[in-house]
Amino acid sequence: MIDETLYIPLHIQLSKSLEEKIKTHEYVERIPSERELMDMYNVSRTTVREAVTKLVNDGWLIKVHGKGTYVNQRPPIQEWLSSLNSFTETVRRMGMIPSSKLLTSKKLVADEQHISVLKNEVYMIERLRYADGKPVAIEQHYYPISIGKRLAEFNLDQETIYDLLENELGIMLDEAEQFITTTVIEEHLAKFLEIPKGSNVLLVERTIIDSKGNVIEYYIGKYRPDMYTFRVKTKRNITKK
Amino acid sequence: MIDETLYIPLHIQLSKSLEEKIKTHEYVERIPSERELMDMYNVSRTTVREAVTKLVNDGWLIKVHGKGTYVNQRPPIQEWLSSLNSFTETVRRMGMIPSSKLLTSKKLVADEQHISVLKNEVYMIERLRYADGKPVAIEQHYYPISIGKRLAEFNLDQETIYDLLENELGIMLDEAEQFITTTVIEEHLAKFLEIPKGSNVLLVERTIIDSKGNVIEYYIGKYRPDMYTFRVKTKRNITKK
DNA sequence: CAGTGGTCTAGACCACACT
DNA sequence: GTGTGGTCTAGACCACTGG
Repeated sequence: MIDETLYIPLHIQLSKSLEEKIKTHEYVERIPSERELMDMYNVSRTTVREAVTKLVNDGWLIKVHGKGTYVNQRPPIQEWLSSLNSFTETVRRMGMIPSSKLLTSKKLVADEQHISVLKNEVYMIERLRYADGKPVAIEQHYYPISIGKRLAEFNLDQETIYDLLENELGIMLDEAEQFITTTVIEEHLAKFLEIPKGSNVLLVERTIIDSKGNVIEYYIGKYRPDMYTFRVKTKRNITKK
Repeated sequence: MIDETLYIPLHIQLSKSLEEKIKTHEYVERIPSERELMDMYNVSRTTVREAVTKLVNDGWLIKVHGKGTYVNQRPPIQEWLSSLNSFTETVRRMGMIPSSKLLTSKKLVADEQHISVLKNEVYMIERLRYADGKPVAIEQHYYPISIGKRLAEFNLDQETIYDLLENELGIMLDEAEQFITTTVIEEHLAKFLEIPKGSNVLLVERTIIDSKGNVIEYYIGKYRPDMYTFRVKTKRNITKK
C-alpha cells in the first residue's frame, strides 16, 4: 500500500492514497478513523493527521469531533484554470495565433524571497508572448537547475513548456497556487510589451509542485490588461460554518 | 506570553500571537526559528509547527527549507477564487474586521452594455468597503428592480448582501463568472479609496446566476492592489489522464 | 560545520458524540 | 463506556542552506 523504499514522504503517499480512494468512491461517506489508518498503513498518528489535514484544507474531507472524518459531498473544483493550460491554448481558443520570442535562458542565484522556494541555484527562462503578432505578456519561469538545463535544449520559441515538462521530461505537475494582482511594469520591459513606461500590468505569480511535493516551477507573468483578462467560473460554496 | 490556564489550545494562542506580531510589524522579514519558538513559548516542536502551518496556509508566512520562515510580503487580504466569497467573509478569514459605508442606493436605467444582462431598469447599490478601518474596495451591485427594492430596505452599512439574498430573500446563488483585470481608478473614486488619482486598481466584474439560470446580480468591484490579491489553487485530476 | 525546516515515532491525556 | 478527533510532549534523524 505504501512503499517505504520510495523517497516520497509517508504523509504525502498516504494523502494521495486517500484522495484516490475518495475519487474512485471507495470511500463514500466516511474514511477509517485515525487509529485505524495508523494500523492500515503502519504509520504514526502524527503522520496520519498530517495527511488528513491536507485533504481537509483542500476540501476533500470534513472532520467532526467525536464522530469521524467524512467525505465532503461537495468536492472542490479540480480543473486546471485556462490560464494554466498555457498561454498557447488560451490564445488559440480566442481564435488568434500565438507566438513567442525567447528573451533569456540562463542560470542564476535565487536571492529573492519568493524565488527561493526553489533551491539555491535556479534556471530562468524569459519569453515574450504574442497574439496575432501583438505583444501580450512577458513570462519568467524559474526551475531547479536539473529541469531548466533540460528544458533549455528545446526550441522554446515553438514549444509549450508544460507539454515539454510532462511529455518529454516525464514530470507530472500536480498542484499549483497562483496569485493575481497588478503592478507597474519595469521600464526595460515596457518597450517589449509596446506600452508606455509607468503602465500597469496584470501580475500572475505561480508555484507548481509535483506529486512528490517538490517545487517544480516558480513563475511570474506580466500581462497587458488591454489584451488579456482572467476569467474564473465559481460556484457558491454551501459549506456552513 | 501564553496562558496555560485558558481553555484555548496552545497552538491557537501561538498562532494568534505570531499573527499579531506580523500585523504590527514586529516581525517584518523573518520570524524566529521553530526551535527558538519552542523555547520562547515553552511548547513542543509539533505545537510550533501546527501554529506556523496555519499561518502558512492563510498566506501570512512562507517557509523556506534550510533558511527559515519568512513573512509574506504580498497584500494582506487574499481572496480564494475557488468559491464565491463575499468581501465580508474574505476579510474575516484574514483576521481583520470588515465594515462598509453605503454611498449610493438607487434605481437607474441600464444603458451600458454589460449592465443590460439585466432588465432595462436596475437597482444599483454602491458601497465603500473597509478592513480594519482602512478603505479597500468600492463595490457596485446591480440587481433586477424586484430584488434591489427589497434589499434597499435593510441597513446595508451593516449587512452582508449575500446573506440577505440567501437568508432573507430566499434566493440561492449558484454560479458566478468573474473577470479580473486592472484599470485606472476614476478621479472621484480615488479619494474614497484614499489613493492618488491615476492609480491603478484591480477590477472585478461578476455575473451571478441562481439555480434556475436567472441573472441575479451584476457586480463591479475596484480593489486597492496594495491591500487585496486573488489566490487560486488548482489541482491535477488524477483520475483523468 | 551549525542552523534551519521536513519527516516521523510512541505515547499520553482531553473533549465530544453516541449508546 | 467506547470510539472518535483534538492537543501536546520529547526525541530522533534527514535534507537543505550558508559560511
